[in-house]
Order: sequence, then C-alpha cells, then structure tokens
Amino acid sequence: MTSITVEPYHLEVGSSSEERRAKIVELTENHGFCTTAELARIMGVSDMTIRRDIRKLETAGVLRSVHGGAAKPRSGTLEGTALAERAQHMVEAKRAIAEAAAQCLPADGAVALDTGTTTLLLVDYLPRDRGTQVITSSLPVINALSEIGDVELTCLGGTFHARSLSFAGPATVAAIAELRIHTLFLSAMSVDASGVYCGTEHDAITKRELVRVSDEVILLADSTKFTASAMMRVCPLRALSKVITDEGLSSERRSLLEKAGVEVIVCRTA
Amino acid sequence: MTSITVEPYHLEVGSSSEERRAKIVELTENHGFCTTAELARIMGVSDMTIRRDIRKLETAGVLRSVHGGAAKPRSGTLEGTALAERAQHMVEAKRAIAEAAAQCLPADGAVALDTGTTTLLLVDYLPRDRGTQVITSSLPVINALSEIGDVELTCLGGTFHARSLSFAGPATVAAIAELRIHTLFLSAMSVDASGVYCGTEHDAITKRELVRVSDEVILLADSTKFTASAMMRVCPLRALSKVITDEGLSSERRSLLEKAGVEVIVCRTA
DNA sequence: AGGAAAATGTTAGAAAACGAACATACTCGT
DNA sequence: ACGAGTATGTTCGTTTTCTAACATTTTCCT
Repeated sequence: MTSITVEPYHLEVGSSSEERRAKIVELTENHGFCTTAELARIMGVSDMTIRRDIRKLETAGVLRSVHGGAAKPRSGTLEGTALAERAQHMVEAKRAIAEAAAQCLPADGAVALDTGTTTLLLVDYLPRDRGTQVITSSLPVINALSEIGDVELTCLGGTFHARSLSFAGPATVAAIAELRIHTLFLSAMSVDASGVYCGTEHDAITKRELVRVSDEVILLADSTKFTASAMMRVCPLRALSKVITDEGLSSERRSLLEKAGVEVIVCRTA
Repeated sequence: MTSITVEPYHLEVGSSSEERRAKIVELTENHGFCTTAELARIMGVSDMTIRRDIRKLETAGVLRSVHGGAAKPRSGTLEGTALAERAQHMVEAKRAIAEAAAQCLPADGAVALDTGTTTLLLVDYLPRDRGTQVITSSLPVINALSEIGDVELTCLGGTFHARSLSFAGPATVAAIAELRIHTLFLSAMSVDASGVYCGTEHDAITKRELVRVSDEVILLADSTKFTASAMMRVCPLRALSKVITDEGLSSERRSLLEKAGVEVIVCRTA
C-alpha cells in the first residue's frame, strides 16, 4: 500500500534543511505539539527526514522528541534562534561528554550528579533496570530522575538557589557528610593548574564535601572551561580521578592535567 | 495469577477522577503536550485510564488527542473556560481550605508545607514580597516555589518516593531535626479520634519529626479524610493546634476534635 | 567536471501505543 | 446491606510509529 505519492509542490516552501528546521521549531512552539506526519506533509518531505530533524533539534535542546511527533520542551521558553544555534554546538560537546561519562558508571555503588547541563544530560544514559542509586542536589536532575523508573533517587536538601537551580549550603553539607559515594560526576565553572573552581561559596562548600566523601571523582568539563575564570576554588587537580572533555583541549593543558595524575578522556564531538 | 494486588494507597496526589482530568488539562495547557505515560505516572493510574480521560476531554473540546499523548487544542480557541470553571469546582473544597490556611500564615518565622494537593494549592497564597522561609519535602511544592520570587526555599533531602512525589526517610528526619519551624501545614490520609494517620512508615516518621520541631501544627484535611482509613499513625489529636476542613464534617467529629483541644476551622465551599 | 560528504528517500523488522473486551473495585442511592 | 452503574486495571491483538541499514539524490569543494 506504499505507492509513491508524487507531491507536486517541490520548491516554494523552504528549500534548505535549516530553514525547514526553523519552521519545525516555530510550528512546535506555536502549537505545543506537531505530529511527524503533519510536518512531513507541510514541508513536503518524508517522515524519516522529519524524524531526523526532530532528533537533531532535541539534541540541541530546542524541542522534545516524543512518540508521534515533536513537542515543546518541558520547561523554559526558547529564545532567539541565534542562541539556539549557539547552544546546539555547545550541547553536542556536552552530550558527547555525557555519553563518555556513562562508560565510567560503576557496576554498583551510589553515584552523585553535580549541578549543570552536562550532568543533566548524563541522566539519559543511566541504566533503567538495576535500581541505580543516584544522589543529587540539582532540581533539573531530580525532575528528570523522578520521571524514570527503577532508579533510587536521593535528594540532598538545603537552601534553594535559583541561579544554579540547586540546593546548597550547610544543610546540604551535613546531609552529604552522612554518605559514602562511589563515583561523583563533578561540574565546574573553570579549571586551571591550581584546581577546579566555581562561582559561589555555597556551591564551593557543597562540591568540596561531595569530593570528600567520594571514592572516585570524575570532572565533566567542556574545553571552554579551561580558559574560563571563576572565583571559588573547590579542590586541587589531584583530587580528581578523571577529566572528560572535548577535542578543544590544548595539548599543554592536557599534559598539565596528566602531570597532576589525572586521567584525561577526550571525546570526539562528531 | 489472580491474587489480590495489595496496592491500595494511591491517594495523596489526586483522588477523584475529575480532579485528575483537571490536572491533565492543566499540565497539557502548561507544557503544550504531555505523553500518556508521563500523565499515567504522575497521576498514579494506568495508561488506559489516561487514554479514556483524554478521549473524554477531547470530546469536550478542551484538548487534542494525538498519538502518544494529549496536546493543547490547535491555534487558540481555548474556550475551555466552561470546563476550566467546572474543573475548579472539583478542587474547590481543597482550594477553600488552602485559602483559609493562608490566613494562618505567621507574620514571620519559617513555615513548613507537607506533601499533598492541598498544601500545593497553598503555594498560590504565599506572600511574594517578604522573603517567606518555606521548608518542604514535596517535589511539586518545590517546583512551584522555585518559579516564584522572594521566597526562601529549603528542601528537606532524602529518598524520593514516586507515589507521594516527595522525599522521606531517615535522612529527611535528620535534616528536620536541625530546624525550628514556626508553623507546619500538615496533611494526612485519615483522621479519627485516636489521631492523624498516613499510609507509609517513611511518611509517618517524617511527618512525626516535622510535628516535633514545629511550634504550631495546622492540619489541612478535607472532610473525606475523616471517614477514610490508613495504617500508620503520625500523632495524636492533641499535637494539633488547628484543623482546617470543609463543610462536610459531621458535628460529632467536630466536637470530637474540639474536645481534644483542637481549634476547628470550617470553610464554606461556595 | 569529478568525487567526497551530506542529505534524503525507501524498506523491513522492532518497538510503542492504541482499542476492545473482560474482570475487578469503587460509588451511590435505596 | 444491597445492587446498579461507574471507574479502573489487565490482556491481547491491531495499528502506528520508530530505528537501522542501504539506495539515491543533492551539495560542495577543488
């Protein structure tokens, strides 16, 4: 029953793939949801092409791929397309880092996910079938994990900070002190020869305590973090077991890390 | 395999079907689209029930049924006000209770919001301009509060429980033990002469500790809670300062409460 | 042009969602 | 307390969508 329907309107609508994707985003933003078939008919392309578009756009965090079509992302509204494009390149590196990080998940034992977008992406790669224990103080991570099954989620309480969408502070430190974490996936605002840095004191004391109670500390940091600068030191480089980053890391900085005894994993950003 | 599946207590989040449908409409309106599985998990019902709900709501013209879930109706025409009003009518008792509870908010001092729909509704009535300190272990409450400004939000950590969408357990108890709460807005599954009850042990120990560290305990319970039954006792009636409920409370039960020294506030459900 | 790389279409098998029918549980009025 | 009507969960077969792999077209670079 799959005869070839020769759709006549070829040009006309939007010729380039980028234009088409922009239109997909626009339609999905406006209506909240569009079916794959709808979009395919409107654009005059096949379902498969639309699916590929949707998947790309989802990776970029611009919309959500759901069974049957595309939906507006869960939280937050989409800004200008310029920012969306910029975010796309960033996210690709981060997703690659998250995927590499998933290879470092321990067979058993609790893992802790720090705040940040990269650790949030790691949620997608967690095993769904072995009741992994996950500890976090990041609200987006909590929300993501609360929606998937067979994961034992522990929230670190504390004072909420809207800037980082996470809980931090003395109460958080006290909660961490009672824990033993196998693997910590740490995030940071900047990294240099003298250590790992973040922006605020409450974040710093929280991260520091997480590092203290963790057997293995894996830093997830895209290459831009190595040229950034932030105020509060979290820990020295030697506290880290591994760093996972993308290709943008210069060889000097890489050898710097290795000299400090840190294993460096560089992942291809496709 | 036709044994009796003992999985009774799935109240807490949404009890009546109309309330559930109202929530479906609300979630779909907010996010533009929700998958069937998402909704089923959030409401604690099966996929089939959600599908039936969606179909009904589509017939009513309130939302659109699409493969995979429910979407906001096409381009505008959201004249769902008729149903929106009706939907509001279902939660009216709870909303009236929440509104009355807002009158009991202390001028200063920390307030704690227990889990449950009524306490969630109370969020709408919190003052937005005086940095009220709010303590909670309910994920929906956290999400609601994280989006409003000038509220100091503290999360009680602990193990996540999907049934109640909240954190509970020993870690939670430990976190509470460090606090001093002015007013606690408590929820429960049932209330009778011997005290306040909830469904699970981890909830019970958490609530119990909240009661212990609070100067004033206000129970928010619609009248159906007085004829319900649940297993785990939280506290005796004398631990309560006030009970806020709706008109459905029988006079015998009312005098029972008053005899125990509890102030009873009955609000009109319009 | 020529050829590599990207984009698109096609197909078939896998996965997910759907709908009907039945069984069980709950509600409500008498 | 009882029975009718409603609501919900479960199973199973059907329909739809998805994914992966390959074929084809287009684009782009030299």
